[in-house]
Amino acid sequence: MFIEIETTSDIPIYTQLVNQLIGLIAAGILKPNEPLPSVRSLAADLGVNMHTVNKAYHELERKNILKIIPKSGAVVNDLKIPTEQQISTITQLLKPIIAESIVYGMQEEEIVSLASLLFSEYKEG
Amino acid sequence: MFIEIETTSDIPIYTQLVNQLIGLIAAGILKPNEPLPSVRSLAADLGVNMHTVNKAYHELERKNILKIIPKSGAVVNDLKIPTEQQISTITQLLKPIIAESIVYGMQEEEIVSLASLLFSEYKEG
Amino acid sequence: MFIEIETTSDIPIYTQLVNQLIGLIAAGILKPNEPLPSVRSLAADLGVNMHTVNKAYHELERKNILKIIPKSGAVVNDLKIPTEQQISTITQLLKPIIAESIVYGMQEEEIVSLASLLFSEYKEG
Amino acid sequence: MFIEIETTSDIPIYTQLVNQLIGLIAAGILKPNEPLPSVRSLAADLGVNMHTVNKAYHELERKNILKIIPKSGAVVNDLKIPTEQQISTITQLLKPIIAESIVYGMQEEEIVSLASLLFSEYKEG
DNA sequence: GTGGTCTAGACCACG
DNA sequence: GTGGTCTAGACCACG
Repeated sequence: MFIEIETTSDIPIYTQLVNQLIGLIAAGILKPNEPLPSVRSLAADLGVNMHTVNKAYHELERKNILKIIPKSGAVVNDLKIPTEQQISTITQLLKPIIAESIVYGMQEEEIVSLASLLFSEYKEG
Repeated sequence: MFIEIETTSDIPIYTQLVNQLIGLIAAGILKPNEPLPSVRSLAADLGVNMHTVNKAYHELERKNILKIIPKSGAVVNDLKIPTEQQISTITQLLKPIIAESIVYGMQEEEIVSLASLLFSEYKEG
Repeated sequence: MFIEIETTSDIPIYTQLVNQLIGLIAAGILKPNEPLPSVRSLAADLGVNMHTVNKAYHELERKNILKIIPKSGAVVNDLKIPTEQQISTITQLLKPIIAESIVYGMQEEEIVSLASLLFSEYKEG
Repeated sequence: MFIEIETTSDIPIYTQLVNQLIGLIAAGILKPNEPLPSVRSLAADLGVNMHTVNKAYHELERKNILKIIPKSGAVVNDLKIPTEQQISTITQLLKPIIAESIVYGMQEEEIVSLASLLFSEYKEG
């Protein structure tokens, strides 16, 4: 698992974990139906508390990205078509960043290229 | 000032303020070189703590979006070309959202259109 | 036996088994004095651990719904009139659900109709 | 707050708390828009850990029964009309209990009266 | 062996 | 002062 936690960051560890796990799934390194490491083993690997990993897993379950199977583990869900709610979530997250890019003087072309580039980077490797 | 604060939201008030001020600047409602309302008056308007508005202004200064002139007030900076650092900031903010959209099954076309749409809404609306 | 176990559910398998067996008895599919399948065969059928089926059977015996005859098997009891204790059990189970329905804004008419509907579905279908 | 926790029960403390708080709301003792005690004060009152109360509050928020306002407290939501999902939740909870009552030999009339009685007890005090 | 629950205690961000 | 986050450590239910 290529996960790196910055304990000095002011982003909560469980949020860092959520983001990095999403990144690994987006990059295809963690595949649908593939089991994630147990909360205990991942916590030991990363040197963080079991509860912190557990919170990240539950956050990902809430986002419908994985399914926690009690006493067994967690597996990545196979999502094919985004739901209305998921598109709305992405829109709400995107809004303030687009605004910020405009304020910085970026052009539509630039922000669109950037989004496109990042998309390809995940998809292709 | 068309700012609405949701005191019950779990997004900190100062973050809401930062985002809404960025939105107003992106939409051209607050223009470069235009002075912002004083910390005191904006706080009174919104019914929030003075320190909260102050924190938002300093956050915007840190982002180089406005300039705080002690004893005088704050003015919107005139940003024409994004700096390396600002592009890097936007990239870092965009990354986890693009990843999340991929995990939800969104296509490149969809995410690019969404970014483009949001960009236009600010610029034209 | 029309029993379906969801191994990914967060309801324990033995609880699912208890509920489904109660459902089959309520629907008249399993009849009084009729022997249940052996722990071993049911476990094999469902692909679950023998101990899990055993635990479910003992839970049903504790509820006085079936009788386990050691070395022989389990048979459905013929219950005609509910005991005080059974009515008390049902009351205790019902209480928090009625409370939750009230909190959700349901009317007495609605909850009573729902109970009545579910009753008929078991009895007639 | 008339809440009693049984530490010896095998029902998790946070579940007991959830049920009792729902009961207090159903009975109108806790009213819509009324603030609940802080997690710390309620935990101290009941002699349980802060995190346990916190978990109960979050569970009630998930059920849309209250709203947690970070740094401020929690307030009871004002629910007027049950959503589809809430009716479905109640139905799923009711099902196995209705089945169990049938197995015990209860008649439709009895179970309906019981539901009606419990409803009235909450509503009228 | 796994996740679930709970405790005790700590520091922090927000306002 | 509040909830949010995190840790360290414990016992338990399930299977």
